[in-house]
Amino acid sequence: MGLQDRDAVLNGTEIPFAYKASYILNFYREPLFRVIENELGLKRSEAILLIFLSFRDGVAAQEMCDLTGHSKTNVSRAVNALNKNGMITRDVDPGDNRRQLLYLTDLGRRAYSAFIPELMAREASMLAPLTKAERRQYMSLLTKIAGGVPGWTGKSDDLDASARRMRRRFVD
Amino acid sequence: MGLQDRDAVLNGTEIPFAYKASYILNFYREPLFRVIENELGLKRSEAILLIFLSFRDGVAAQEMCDLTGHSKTNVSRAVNALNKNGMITRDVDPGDNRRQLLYLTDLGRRAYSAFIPELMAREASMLAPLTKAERRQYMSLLTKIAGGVPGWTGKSDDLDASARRMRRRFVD
DNA sequence: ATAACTTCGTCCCATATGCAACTATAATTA
DNA sequence: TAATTATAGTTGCATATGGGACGAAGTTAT
Repeated sequence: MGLQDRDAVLNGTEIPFAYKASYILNFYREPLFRVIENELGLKRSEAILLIFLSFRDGVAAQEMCDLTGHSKTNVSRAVNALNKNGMITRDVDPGDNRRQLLYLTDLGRRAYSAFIPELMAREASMLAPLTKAERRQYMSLLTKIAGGVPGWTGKSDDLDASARRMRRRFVD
Repeated sequence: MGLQDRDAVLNGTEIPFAYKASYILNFYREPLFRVIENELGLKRSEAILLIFLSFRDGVAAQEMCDLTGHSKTNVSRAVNALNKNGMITRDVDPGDNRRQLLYLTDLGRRAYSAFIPELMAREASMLAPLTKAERRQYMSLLTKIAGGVPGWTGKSDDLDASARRMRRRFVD
């Protein structure tokens, strides 16, 4: 597939922003997550948990769910796996015995330090077509959009309404 | 989790662009894809194939793989599922009997028309914090980055090198 | 205080997905 | 032409993931 074909495809959808962003992110993340899994034995959700704890030590699993949108099932499994192989520890929250606060161990930090430079390098490649000023712009736009996320996501009423409209359109 | 917490988390990583973009996209896509699956019985990869064909009728499965980064296994299964339930048809490419050209049926178009407005509405919500000028900027930046994708992705040599570095850092 | 309700995390089950091996066709080379 | 190599797509298998039910702990209302 030639470059102009590729461009035509990326611009053809009715959801061009989302489509293009997905396209970029797919190629950024997926191949490297597979390498991380092969080399370090870390599943995608486990690597993400390590990234999260690297700058936010001592959170509970719940926060991971809120912030990543992953299911608590999946987060729970990641926590257990990382705990078992010694990359994190967990202590019951003294203020709430249901919660378990999670902490990176030295081994966990070493695993993180092993893969993060590759993700950083890939991010740099991703941004290579942009000038310094454009990168600042891009970050500023991402920040604005991310700031709006809590307002439009996760409201199950809205999703229910979407579901109804979808069903109605299809059966008509 | 408060808004300022959320902001602190999003800005804490060593891969802030990728992390923020992932965050946004996660909350954009995942919930709606689940609704699409529940209401229309379409898996994520099937919905994506419908989107793709909506503006690119008559391609072969291979093109889907190139452009979405999905495995051919997954694409093959999506093709078979959609063919079985009558949302696409496929004809052997007269110029190459290995290839099968894929076409939306009326039913497929109806399914697409049922869910795409919801994705569009969600994209609009996502972009709501941006002014018109900022949206143009954003699209222009995405286009530049997407233009660079073929250069930094999929080179298995690069991934092999990543793997070696990762392993070395970890065992040392 | 007790009952009803909510929240945190785990487990079971069904299903989605990737990898590797395979078949069939096509392209390349001798 | 025959032999080798490459490509399109399928299938078996192992595993990753989400939904829902559950137990335990916490909260709220009466």
